[in-house]
Amino acid sequence: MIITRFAPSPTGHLHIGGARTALFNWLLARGQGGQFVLRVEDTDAQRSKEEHTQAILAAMSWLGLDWDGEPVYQSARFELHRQHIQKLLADGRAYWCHCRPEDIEAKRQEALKAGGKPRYDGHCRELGLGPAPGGVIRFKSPPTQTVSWPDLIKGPISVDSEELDDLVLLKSDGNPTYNLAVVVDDLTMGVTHIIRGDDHVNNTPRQILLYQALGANLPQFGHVPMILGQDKARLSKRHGATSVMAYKEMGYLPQALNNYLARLGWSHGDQEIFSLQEMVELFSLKRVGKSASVFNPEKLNWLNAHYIKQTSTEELGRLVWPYLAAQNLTCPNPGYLAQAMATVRERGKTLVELAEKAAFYFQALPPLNPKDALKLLTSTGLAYLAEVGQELRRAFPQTHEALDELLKNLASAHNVKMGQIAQPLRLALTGQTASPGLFDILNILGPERVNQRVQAALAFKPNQAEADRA
RNA sequence: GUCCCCAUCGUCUAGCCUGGUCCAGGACACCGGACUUUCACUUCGGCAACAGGGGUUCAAAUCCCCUUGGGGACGCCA
Repeated sequence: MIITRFAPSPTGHLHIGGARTALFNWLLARGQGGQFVLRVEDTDAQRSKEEHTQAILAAMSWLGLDWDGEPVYQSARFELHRQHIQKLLADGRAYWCHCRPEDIEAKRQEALKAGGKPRYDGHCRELGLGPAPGGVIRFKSPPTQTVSWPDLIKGPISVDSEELDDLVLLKSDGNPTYNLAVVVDDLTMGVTHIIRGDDHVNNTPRQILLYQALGANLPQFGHVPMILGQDKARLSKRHGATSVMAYKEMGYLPQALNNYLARLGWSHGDQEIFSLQEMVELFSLKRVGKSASVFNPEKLNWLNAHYIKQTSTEELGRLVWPYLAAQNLTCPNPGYLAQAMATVRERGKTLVELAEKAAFYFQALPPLNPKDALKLLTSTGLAYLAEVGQELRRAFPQTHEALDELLKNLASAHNVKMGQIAQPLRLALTGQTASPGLFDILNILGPERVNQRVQAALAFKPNQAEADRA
């Protein structure tokens, strides 16, 4: 059985790149009936925060990426890590190093200046030193050999061990380093497939050497390409929102984000739309591309719009309501909300947009857009509106055709286009010139609200407004 | 600087492994048309790419090499 893992460090929120890595691991495990485990890489006590862990778990849950068992905290396994370090020490595969950080840094700078790679020079390697305050334990890299592995995504990769220096395994504070902890944990947790970000490619040969020194079999490695911003630089805050929860707040659906993230790098022929279940069935690392990809919010919008259209009006109501409630709006009843959603569902790309477009249904009197009011509620516009209001009071249209006829009759009576009649009414009812279909609005608002809004708009004083503007 | 990786429309990608069916397909975005009382939706059509140069071959987007470009890594961070 395969075991995959997602191993975030709780030093921040779950970002887009991490979410995709998590998704790929999850898809791989679920697709093959394996396990997907979560490991919190909190070896850095300074930067790790429990609140970040909780935020990451919340984001995972929102995306629907469930993990098997309880999350494993790396910090709870330090003893295990130290045992493995002791073993390496005993086997002569590691040694104590007393070099001062400043000296090492100086040597790095020198090496860099000389055009070389800034790596540790192995000063303490053969000194046979013992424990000392401020000392660290380093891995004794084996002599020249080529380290290579068949990367599940990138294909064969090989590195000359000459390039690798003696990395620190135990820090001077007595805690293990990332590279040691990862290897020990993946090993002891039985992880079979390590799917992680591209930025770890350089760690892999070091870790392979550690596996070998520990006498362990190698897991499979796969490195997923980075996600870039529009300028092709690594995706970061300056490109806009990067955290998964920020997308939730902006009104994106988890299905949309999952679908988008999956298609960013992975493909299955020409198919664009995938449910999570479908992805589970179809996902394969072989179909993941090797090159980095640019994050494209437009396409995410398109997918989000697609999934919004797929969502029932009742469900949409539940999802959109928080945004409406935040504006202190009230809702007559759940049915009203669902009806409103039905009319805006195809007009917005995010839940936030839906809330904006549906707000007028819930406002006591939607504020008239000043520019549009000035343009439409002229003396003739108001005259038309008064007439429409009268007609509506006399016979409130029960069908789309009835409204159509009402508007048509008025238009031809005054020898104007339908828009001349319809737009002032639209403005009166919604405060805007762009809105759902008039009949739907009429039908949902009902005669009473419609009459209120028309009367309120009729009170608009074009001349006064002109004066105010001047 | 050194090492590793990558390279098809503006973007995500199919095709590349197993050369010919590709004057390169799909999607997003963009531009037109249709629909229409607004805005959308939908629909029809359009624009748009094999980074450059050498090979190999009857034939290369597909294989090889170089150049260029991009990304990543080089921590007692993860």
